Amino acid sequence: PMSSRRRHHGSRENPVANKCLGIFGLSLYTTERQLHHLFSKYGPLAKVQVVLDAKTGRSRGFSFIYFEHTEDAAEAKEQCTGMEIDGRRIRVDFSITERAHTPTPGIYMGRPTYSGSGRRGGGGYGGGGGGGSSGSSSSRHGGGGYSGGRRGRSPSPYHRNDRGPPPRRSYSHRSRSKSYSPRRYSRY
DNA sequence: GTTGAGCGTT
Repeated sequence: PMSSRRRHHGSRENPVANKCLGIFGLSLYTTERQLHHLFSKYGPLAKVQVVLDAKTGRSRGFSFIYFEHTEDAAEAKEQCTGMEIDGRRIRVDFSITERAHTPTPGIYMGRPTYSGSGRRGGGGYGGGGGGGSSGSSSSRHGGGGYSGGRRGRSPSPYHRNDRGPPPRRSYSHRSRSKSYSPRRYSRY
């Protein structure tokens, strides 16, 4: 008989209980703060993570919520699935993938996006060569000291434009103070 | 203010 716990990963339809909840069907305007506010009612949260799109930086419509205790996660799952946030009915389940992708340095973090049709021969890594670690720390010069920028030569496949960035030709509306999610204005 | 099915980057 089974006397020991066998760690089943569970399928998407049958996720095994764990401290991490996946929230799906979110509105793109729902913030981590909202989620934290809602889910913290069922127990202490360790982390709330809304998954953002790599390109646009906006929400992808789902998020992961880490509880401190699995039991609280279970409670929240039962209570919150089907509830409505910002007009979208959300679905709550135990996460099947417990953690995000391991941040692997040296491998570009973009999807294999192909720049439309016509880019011949190009595609892919194009001899990024350094792929591994050789190209990583080579971008430090004696100057700044901060190696965060993607300046210099990076083997990024994103060079879709050599002309350089188009000049910002306007002093006009700098990001308008568009408040944070003014839900809806009741118009009387 | 894009709609939607969706298990993930630092």
